[in-house]
Amino acid sequence: MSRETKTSKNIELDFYQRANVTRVARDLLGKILWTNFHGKITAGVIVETEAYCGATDRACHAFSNKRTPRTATMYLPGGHAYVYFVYGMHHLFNIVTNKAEQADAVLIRAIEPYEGLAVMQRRRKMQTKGKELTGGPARLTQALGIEVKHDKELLSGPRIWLSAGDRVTNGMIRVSKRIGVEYAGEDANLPWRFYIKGNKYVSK
DNA sequence: TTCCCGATTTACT
DNA sequence: GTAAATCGGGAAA
Repeated sequence: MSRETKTSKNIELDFYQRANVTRVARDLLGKILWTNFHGKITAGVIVETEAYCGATDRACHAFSNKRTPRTATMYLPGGHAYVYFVYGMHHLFNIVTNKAEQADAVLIRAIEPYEGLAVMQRRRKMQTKGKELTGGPARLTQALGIEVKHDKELLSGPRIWLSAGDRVTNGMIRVSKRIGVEYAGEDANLPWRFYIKGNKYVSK
């Protein structure tokens, strides 16, 4: 695949609007996530994701179709950003999936730096190229400059978008239960976390 | 209006 | 390995 194809071709919204959120979470591995804020371009290859399924998933903010000002974003059509603030200091970036009114989303948990390393290091206030830079949901969000003010943005650019990246085969993928959702009872054990085997940026 | 706690990270002991 | 940091969302009162 050419660099042109990897970097310039936006992923179509119907990719996100498929009904199976775990399928989208798996297919997001290897895609390149880009931001362009104030002319500063940064990007990373997605290497870890988690699926959240609003209707039936106790770990999801929109479990049982709960509607609040915050969760309203998840009811938008697939392809919107869902960004929320947690632990009093962290912004987490998710991609809304499925059709409107189906409150599913994929949490992006880790990226491998692809472009704009110096900008990401400045935002993170560290010089490392290691996993501390972008390995972790709050870390990559900060490195890319994404904040709650970007909640509800459509992921077709010009500020946030995704492109194809390299193909990821099933043999490169591992699956596990999700991180940090012990409050969800049995749903905490669902195998809805996907990551690229052996990648050093994977959060755990 | 009060109160609990979180889809985490970082700094310590 | 453990605990502090830090504050808004949302349920309960």
